Amino acid sequence: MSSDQTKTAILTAAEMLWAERSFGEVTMRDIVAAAGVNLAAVNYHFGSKDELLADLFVSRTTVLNRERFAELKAAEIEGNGRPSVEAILRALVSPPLRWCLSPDQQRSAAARFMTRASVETVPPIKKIVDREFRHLQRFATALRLALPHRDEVDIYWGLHFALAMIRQTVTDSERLKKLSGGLCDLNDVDDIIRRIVSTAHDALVGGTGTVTPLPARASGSRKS
Amino acid sequence: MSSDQTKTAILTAAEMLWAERSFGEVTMRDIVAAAGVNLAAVNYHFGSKDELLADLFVSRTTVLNRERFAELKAAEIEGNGRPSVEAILRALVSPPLRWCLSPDQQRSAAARFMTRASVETVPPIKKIVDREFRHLQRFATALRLALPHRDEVDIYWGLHFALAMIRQTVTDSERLKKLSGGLCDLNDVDDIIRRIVSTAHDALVGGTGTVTPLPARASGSRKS
DNA sequence: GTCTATATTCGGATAGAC
DNA sequence: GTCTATCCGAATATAGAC
Repeated sequence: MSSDQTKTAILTAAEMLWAERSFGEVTMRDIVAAAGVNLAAVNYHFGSKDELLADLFVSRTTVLNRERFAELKAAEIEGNGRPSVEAILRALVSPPLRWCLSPDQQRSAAARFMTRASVETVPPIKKIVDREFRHLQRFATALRLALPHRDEVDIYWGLHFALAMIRQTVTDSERLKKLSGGLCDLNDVDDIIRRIVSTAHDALVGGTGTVTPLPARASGSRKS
Repeated sequence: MSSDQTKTAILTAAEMLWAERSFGEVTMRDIVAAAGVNLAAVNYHFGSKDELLADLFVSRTTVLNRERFAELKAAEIEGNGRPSVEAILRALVSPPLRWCLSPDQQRSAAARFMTRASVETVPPIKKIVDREFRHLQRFATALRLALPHRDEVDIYWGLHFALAMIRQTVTDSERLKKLSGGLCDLNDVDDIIRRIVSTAHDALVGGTGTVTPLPARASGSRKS
């Protein structure tokens, strides 16, 4: 097995395990067993368990942020430099939700891993939040430009709530499914994105509901 | 030191530590050092680290749920058995937020501890979610009765989003404060509760904004 | 570069004195 | 009931053979 293959196998295995359990609960032995490599390989390739986590987190957030940013750019171009609030929110919300609900297990695990890791209090993560910070500020700026008459405070709260709904949906969809007795369809990505975007939009513009409102008696599922 | 004092000291110390760091990161040695008791005391009084966590979690959620339930009851009485959606949401949202932002450090820690613990994958917690489950179903039922013409699916999604905003605000208020450059005032409890209730309300009724909408240019802080 | 075997640290639990 | 001292297992990290 080549060096790259080994590294990838470790990253992939770690991601899958950390998507379901917390940092401390997943041991390096769990990881190497799942990756089919030797215990020493982790320290050889990454230095330590902490650094493996940091590397993986940076790797995944970089890709996710690029995707979000590309959608934001596209919205700006389409809106001739004045993207709608809805388009900005979509750029923020869609990528993590599409990842999370992707049929590709790896992509799905990546989304859950990131939200889990972002609340981890382990040292290496703390250093990375700055990167995430600047990323979110871009969205805050875009929203301020789209809502020039709105109080900045409301903008930040709206962003905060949007992130809250993303996180809860990515990490705790199981509870919603059980609570609703299976009524809420967690497979209909478009419906979920629409709900989050719509709610965040209402929070931002003050509940006037100018964005496509939810149908009064929409069925929980449209696809599948 | 009496038996009760020792138990309380352990619970209090554990709660403060688990409010900031995850289960695995806080060791029993950390806890007994903070509590000023001996290492063996934890096993003597609680049996194990896992059971300490479970006991603490049950203890705190019991009190919180009672508070939520009392507010719900009060809303039902005031509304002659037909509480408004806003009143129901307030009963759900207010208690954890008031705890979290209380000047009492212990109350504040309790709120953060609960939200942290509820996503912990450690065995003993899993057994307790059923209790939380029934508790949430009461609120779902109340909302269904208050919105008889609304699709049940929408109700559950609204509840889901309300819980998401509560959690994010309790655990990640620091990021919002930094992101907003200190603009968002995390000390004005009433303002925060109103924002969450209002947004959740919009999600539930479809963004018609019948609940006291946020003032267009509200200052971030009203108190302090 | 990879792997086996091992060193070392650390944390949860317990035995037994007081 | 409380505390000291200790055991034991587990987990990270590393040394050194291949």
